Amino acid sequence: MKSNKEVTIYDVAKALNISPSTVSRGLKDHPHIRKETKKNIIAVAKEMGYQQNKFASNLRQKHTNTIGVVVPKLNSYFMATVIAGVEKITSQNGYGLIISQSQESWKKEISCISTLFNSRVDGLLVSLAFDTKNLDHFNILLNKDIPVVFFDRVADCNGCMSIVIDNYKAGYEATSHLIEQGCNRIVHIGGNLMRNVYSDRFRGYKQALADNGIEFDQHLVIISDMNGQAGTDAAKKILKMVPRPDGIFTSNDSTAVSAIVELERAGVKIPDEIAVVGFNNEPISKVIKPNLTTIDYPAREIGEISATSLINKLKNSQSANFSTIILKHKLISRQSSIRNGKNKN
Amino acid sequence: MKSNKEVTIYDVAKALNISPSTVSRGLKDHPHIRKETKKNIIAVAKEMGYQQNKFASNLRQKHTNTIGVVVPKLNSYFMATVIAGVEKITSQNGYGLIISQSQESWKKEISCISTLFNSRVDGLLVSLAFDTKNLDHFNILLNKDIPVVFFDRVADCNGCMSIVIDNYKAGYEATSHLIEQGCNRIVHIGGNLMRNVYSDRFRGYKQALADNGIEFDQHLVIISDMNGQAGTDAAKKILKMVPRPDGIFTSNDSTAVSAIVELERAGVKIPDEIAVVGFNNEPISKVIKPNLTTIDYPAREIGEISATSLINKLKNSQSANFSTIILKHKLISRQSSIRNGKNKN
DNA sequence: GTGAAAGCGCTAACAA
DNA sequence: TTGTTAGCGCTTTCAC
Repeated sequence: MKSNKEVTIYDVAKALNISPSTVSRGLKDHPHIRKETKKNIIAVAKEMGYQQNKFASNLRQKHTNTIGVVVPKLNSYFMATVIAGVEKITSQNGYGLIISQSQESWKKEISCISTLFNSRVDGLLVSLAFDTKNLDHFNILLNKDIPVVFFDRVADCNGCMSIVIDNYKAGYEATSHLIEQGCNRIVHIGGNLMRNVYSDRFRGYKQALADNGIEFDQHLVIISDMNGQAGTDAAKKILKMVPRPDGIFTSNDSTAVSAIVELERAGVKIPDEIAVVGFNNEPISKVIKPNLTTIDYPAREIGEISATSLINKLKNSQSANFSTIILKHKLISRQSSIRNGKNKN
Repeated sequence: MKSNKEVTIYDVAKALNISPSTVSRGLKDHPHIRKETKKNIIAVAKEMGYQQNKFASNLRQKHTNTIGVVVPKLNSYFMATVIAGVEKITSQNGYGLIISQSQESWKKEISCISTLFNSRVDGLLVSLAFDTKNLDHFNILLNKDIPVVFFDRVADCNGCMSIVIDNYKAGYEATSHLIEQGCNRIVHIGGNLMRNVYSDRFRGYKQALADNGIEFDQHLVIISDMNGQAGTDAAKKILKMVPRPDGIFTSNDSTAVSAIVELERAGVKIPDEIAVVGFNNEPISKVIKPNLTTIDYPAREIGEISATSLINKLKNSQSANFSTIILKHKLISRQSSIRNGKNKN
């Protein structure tokens, strides 16, 4: 029962003995149209199996109802959850989604942006790659007034919006928590300091040390690419440090987990000898023994709010021209950092 | 520096004093065109900032270079990894991706398919929802010769392709492994038996029991929706069973993990009292203590091969008209099932 | 090897 | 409230 012939508004118009433009209007709640004609049009269109041709419509209207998404990696729980939130909102609002991965590479990010631009996305949702050094590649978009919303890994950029948490405060809280538990040689494992998420957490870490009279020691800072292997490597470094550190604040859960695994393999007791705090509150944090203290990052909300903001901007380019939305995070204390005996306030 | 005026092939043509059709040809390696004219065209087009308008092109050519993806949920490691594989291949081949989630619901799946159909995707990649009861909603696609590739949760469907692993064999191996470890009251936790993945694994489980002279006991089969809570619930049921089971084969890692957590909370020793085998080899399986024995599922390959198959079909509708590709899986033995003392072969 | 011209299906300005 | 008409930018057939 193949029917390769497309039904167009002309066919519907002919069947009803009216004009194509009336059909077009009837199909989309145009104000100047009689209720009955509209009802007829919709009925007949449905009966004939009419399906609107978006290209023609797009070609006329110069927009695509499509939103582009560029993320560093798709296969992390955090990112997948963000995307799930985005997808929910966009699909509710009739937008399609084109998703692409920069694979943490600036170069690939540039090409993603360019591809999406060429696909004429109406707007863009972006979390920056690990090593992106400038934002020049966004100019093609901005020059054409295509709105860009950054989330998580954001950047200052004229006319863009950002959705984040207060990473500085989160870093401060995580570190303070370790200090409260009696730690005073706290290692920080972080990522590229050009990314706000890492630099802000690092700043929070330093400030918390300072506020508690602990001297900052650059040797205790390990900058890496924050994948699982990085946690293992960091643990190995830590094992060699003299005197041995007694706390770790790391910028994601997977490094925390792989560090714990490696440390325990070497016979280190967590949290008594080394207390550990991660970041993101991924499911894995509730599985590892001891359960991981971490910062709860509202991934789904980030996705939903980013998408909502972008769509608002698209629907009403005047509206909602904020620059940044900061969502709430929360320190989740679990066994990896709670020392019963020591210095507990 | 806003330039809202689009550069078209007409502008390029005018600048070069040639016709638009020649420009169109020059821009895409048309055979009948002089090398030099082509070079000129490309140079000038670039200089003028020409960007092809895909709608116009699509409108003419009747295809979109877009592939639709429908998955039950995005935020699982497995699915995110599949999508990562898909995205790699599609972007290499110049296809965009529209991703949508059925949220494990048949109803939502129907609406996803319809939305994607309306967006005129060239082809579709689908993993079925938990409770999808028939494939009627795919007819609109099939009637228009829009190819559909199923992966993971597949279904028999005329003219569709499927990418899977041998779930029957995997279930057989997992169960046999437990039997080798001395288990003979093995619980199976599975999902909706209308989904191939769950029914095949279940068949494998039963066959392995039969081949080892163990009587099948329906009471040891727990059918659930396979989320984390399901593992906890299953563990609670298991704790009440008399005599107590000594092995669990469950169809995913998250139920395995939550079951282990619950069992250990009740003081059950894993693997000595109850040995556990999961499915998927998610990262969490290497973190939980004891490490989880599981079936390695080549998620990224599934994604890559699904996408490649679809694109081949799209490029050459004659070619590669296989019905099923079966990828290799592998049993990964870890501590959650290895009993040193007992019956070890 | 290049050009002219028609038309993909839709929308919107304008006319009625 | 409805109809007429002129494109949106591209591809492609046909003619040269």
